[in-house]
Amino acid sequence: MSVSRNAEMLRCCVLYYQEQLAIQQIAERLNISRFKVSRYLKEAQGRGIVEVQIHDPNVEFEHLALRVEQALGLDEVVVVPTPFEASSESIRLAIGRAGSALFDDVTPETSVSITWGRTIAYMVDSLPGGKLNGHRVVDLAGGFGEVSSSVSSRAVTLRTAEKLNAECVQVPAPTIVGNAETARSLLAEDSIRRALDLAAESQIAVTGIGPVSKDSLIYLSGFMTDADITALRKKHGAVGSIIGRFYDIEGREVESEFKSRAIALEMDRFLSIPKRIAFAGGQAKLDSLIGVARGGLITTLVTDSQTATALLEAYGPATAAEQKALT
Amino acid sequence: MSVSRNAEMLRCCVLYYQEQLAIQQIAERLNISRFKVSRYLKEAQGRGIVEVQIHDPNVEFEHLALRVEQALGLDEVVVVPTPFEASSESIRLAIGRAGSALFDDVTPETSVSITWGRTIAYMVDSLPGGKLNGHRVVDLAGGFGEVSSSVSSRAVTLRTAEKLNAECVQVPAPTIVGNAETARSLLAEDSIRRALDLAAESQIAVTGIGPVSKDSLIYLSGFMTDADITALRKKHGAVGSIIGRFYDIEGREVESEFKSRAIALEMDRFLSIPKRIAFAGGQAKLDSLIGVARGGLITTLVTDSQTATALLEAYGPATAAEQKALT
DNA sequence: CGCCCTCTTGCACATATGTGCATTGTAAAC
DNA sequence: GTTTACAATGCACATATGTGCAAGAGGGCG
Repeated sequence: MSVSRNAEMLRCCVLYYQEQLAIQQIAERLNISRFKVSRYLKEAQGRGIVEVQIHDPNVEFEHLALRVEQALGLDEVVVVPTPFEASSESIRLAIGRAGSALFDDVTPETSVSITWGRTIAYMVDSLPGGKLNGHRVVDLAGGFGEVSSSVSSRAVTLRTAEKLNAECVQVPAPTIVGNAETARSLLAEDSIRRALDLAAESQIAVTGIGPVSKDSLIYLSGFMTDADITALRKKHGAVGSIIGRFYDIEGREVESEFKSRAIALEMDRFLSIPKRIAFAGGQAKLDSLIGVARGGLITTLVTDSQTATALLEAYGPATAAEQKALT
Repeated sequence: MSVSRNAEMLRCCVLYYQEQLAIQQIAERLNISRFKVSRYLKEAQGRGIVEVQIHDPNVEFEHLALRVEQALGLDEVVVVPTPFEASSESIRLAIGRAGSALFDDVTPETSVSITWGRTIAYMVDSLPGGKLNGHRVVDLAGGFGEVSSSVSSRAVTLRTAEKLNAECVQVPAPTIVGNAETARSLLAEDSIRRALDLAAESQIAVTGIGPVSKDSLIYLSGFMTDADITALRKKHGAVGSIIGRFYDIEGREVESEFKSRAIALEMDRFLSIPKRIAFAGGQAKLDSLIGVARGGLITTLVTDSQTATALLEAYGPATAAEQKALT
């Protein structure tokens, strides 16, 4: 009996998975009830007797994406292959290109908010022209002195609006101003307040993640000094910036002077935007990414495989233990 | 769009086959309709993107069995591993042992008809005692002078009846008698006629397949001479024997003198038994097996992997062509 | 031999999945 | 720019599959 039981199960597996027969047909063929077949198949799965292989070079990236989703608790993660020549620039390009897929569900009612950034600039470039239709594209924060015209706030927002065939609303101010006083008065400006209100009402936020280093656009555009960087890191524990605001490893906005000098959507209002997509990759941004994830600052992440792997290692242990507990 | 299409399909595959999510759950997670997921999965299957592997040392035998079923048009085929020391005797033993599984559906209403044979003797030995319950066990043909008492008709039928806890009905005559005259009078005997009538009414027939050679029990027990073998093969094209009757490569009973000298169930009545199981293996019986298959003489076959492979090669070409046509 | 326990089985029902068809979207051809 | 053909989509319905439960079969143990 126990001999034939295995054979029967095996036969069910072969007929089901390799001959593609329906469970009912298998039951008729083997003269057993369909319940039995169903239970055999379930048991075979549970015992790991059947294994499904997916033949596609990109499975590994989907796997990574899935694991990052679970580990960081994100709604959606897209992982692109890290380019062979893994320079910061090529990674930005690769990540940016993958972004267009995230715009599939943009409708003429959709309002998109956005910030400047090098990765974002690539993303906008790769958006198809004339296919998408959105309602409005609006800045999440002010701009900055021209580091490179193509990545400036003005250019990115404008070009996105063009590609989405949508209204363009900009925040006519720098991201960071000299002192809190100036910031207050600018934020009182109708044009700025209205723009930020519109940003707060958007359904999709698109942004990059900045490191707290000399490689950040905030530094490169002269909004902060070397001393600021040191202070932010050492004194405030800042690990990254998003929409011009700095946060620590737990994703809490740090209480530095920069908080009051920023012309950008307030963090709480930013967090009320239902879909917040970050485009970011590269080893330098690991801590920045862990922070946004821990703090729930974003819902969606587009990154590269190397970064994804590193993230899992840095963030994974807890999850690995959890998974063990589940088994 | 086409980029994201592949990614989406891939994601569906991973979620379905590796994360074991239901199609509906996948649909919700990816914000697409369940129909789309369903169709993606179907397409992936069709394109051969997913492949299922079954981890079990015996899959290959199930595969063989399946292919032999299709190639020879049998209802059910059981293939056992050819023993490492592939002597005729060890093959018979292996095949015989596998037979017990075929008796699962024997009920107290089941009447089983049976013939002698070395493989059958092993099969009977391996039947469990005290578990099965049948109604009647009856000879399909007469017996023979004692080649070996354990495989004699009398012993096999009797022991099977014991194991099945069933009534035992034998045909009190030799399988082959000296001339047609004797056969006619024996067949007119009440005891013999009644036994054969009961055999004709059985639901399951269990038999071996004999080659037309000096290795056949019919020869070994002295029912035929070397000259008979030659005549049967050359003149009549006989390739094997079943229930004491010879048939050619198309499975047609040959019109030799042996036909009128046999004390056995007539071929047409034999063919009316719904389930006809043959136990046979070994290279020597290849032609015999092809004959029974072509003629539809049996519905079920128990054999060993080496023989099964050889059968597919000998019988397969036509089927391979058919399969090509289907593709 | 009877009892109890466990594992298996089949059924009724709840759920999940597949499929033809009408509709919409899309891209090539004119 | 219009037309046409074709593929993609969603829906209603048919079908297939999963699951809790109660009945039954087997298998030790007293």
